[in-house]
Amino acid sequence: MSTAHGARARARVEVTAAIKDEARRQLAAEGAAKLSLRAVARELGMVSSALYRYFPSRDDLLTALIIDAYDSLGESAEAAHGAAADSGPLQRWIAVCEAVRGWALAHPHEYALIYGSPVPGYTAPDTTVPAAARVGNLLLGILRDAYRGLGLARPPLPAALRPEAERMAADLAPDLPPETVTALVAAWAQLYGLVGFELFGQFNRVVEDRETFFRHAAGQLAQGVGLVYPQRGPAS
Amino acid sequence: MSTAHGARARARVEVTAAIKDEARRQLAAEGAAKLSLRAVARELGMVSSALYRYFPSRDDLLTALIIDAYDSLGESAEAAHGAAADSGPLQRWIAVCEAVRGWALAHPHEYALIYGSPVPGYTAPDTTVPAAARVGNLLLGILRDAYRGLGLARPPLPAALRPEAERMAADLAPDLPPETVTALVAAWAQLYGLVGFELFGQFNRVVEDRETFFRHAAGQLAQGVGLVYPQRGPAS
DNA sequence: GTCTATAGGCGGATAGAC
DNA sequence: GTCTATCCGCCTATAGAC
Repeated sequence: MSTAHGARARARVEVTAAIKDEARRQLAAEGAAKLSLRAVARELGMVSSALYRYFPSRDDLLTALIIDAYDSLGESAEAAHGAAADSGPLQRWIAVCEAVRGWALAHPHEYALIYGSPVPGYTAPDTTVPAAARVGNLLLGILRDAYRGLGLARPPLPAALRPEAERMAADLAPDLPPETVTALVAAWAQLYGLVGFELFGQFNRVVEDRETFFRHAAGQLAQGVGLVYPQRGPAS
Repeated sequence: MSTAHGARARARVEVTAAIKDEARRQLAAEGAAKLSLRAVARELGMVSSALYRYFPSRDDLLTALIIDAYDSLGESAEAAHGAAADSGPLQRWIAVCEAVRGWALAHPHEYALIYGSPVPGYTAPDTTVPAAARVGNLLLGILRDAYRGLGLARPPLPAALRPEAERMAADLAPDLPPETVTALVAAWAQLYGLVGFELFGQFNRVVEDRETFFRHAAGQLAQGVGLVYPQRGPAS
């Protein structure tokens, strides 16, 4: 009985994976907005109604693809971070940034799915949040280590921003100074601006040696969050 | 004869505008990928084949919308810049950044059209390039003024980036130092990263007072291009 | 879980009359 | 420039047999 269940479960997992793989292929060809259960089924030699046993609707398939994409990106970034575990915070920061870029270049359509324009008529459920947070948490961890170690240069904080900065810090990382948390959120968005511009063609005719350019920009981002000239932080 | 032609031309312009307006409305509802000549015609009380007298294909309509969007954004940014013409470069830089954000918030779907994920199966023709360059040119102009006036702080340039930086400067602004041009390109991409994250929901549950946050981030970008602590540049 | 069949839509693009 | 008619394709989703 457990064997039969195991076999059935295995088959189900395999078919589910095949559906998602084919859906990812079609994402590349047609885009998320036109992702079609029917086309996936056709390509898999199934009939469309059969897919509804695996995904109750098109949107559920989309959600699965989004979570997979966030997780795949998160794993890449975590692996790169792990490989640089013995280096300093700046090196680890740059490693993570480059992992994000590398993953995006390798999976442009999945990148577009999670960081491009929202799919009209679709709103991601909250189940996507943990996967979506992985890269941000990684960057946060680097700053935390640096802060507890050598300390961080603190970007200046104008009075107008202080309340919001304190709110963000309380929400995201109560153990870090608000200056740092605010700078991180900005750097995080800016990182994806750089990646998106390269990926979506805005750098065509503008930046040629993109790898070198990006590496430098990632270093500038690190400077923005106080990683570049580490000094003993006043509060550490 | 010229009257008749004038009337016909006027009618043509009006119908063309009505088509684009309705198409923009549908952009908001369905997204660029699903923009459909048929649906536009239906809504306008026309028959689909009639639209082909105005736009030879769906892609041509899309191109027109893209150019309009770039121009609309460019005009907003130029107007904001003009209104701040008497202020210093930093104030003008921030005014332009805020105009970009403001336009994006007011026209989210057009923003997605030009800075979001590319529309699958569509590649923008070169005719979009001049309109697309307007904001970048504006920022370039601010830096040029600052450079010729008080000078610019020059962000440091590592040796590895120098060749590419010099190539970019030669292409985009031979009268500016490569350090500045490189920093501008990065800041330009980062600006759109900030705007995109706010617009596409990545700041949900993260940043609350987005206006204040953005203003501060725009100031940080200005610092990145050397606008914040202006000093007499060595080469000026 | 997979199939057939069906309902009830949607799309781009063209030909040819008026 | 607009119309009708047409070609040929596509989609989500469900019902009910096996």
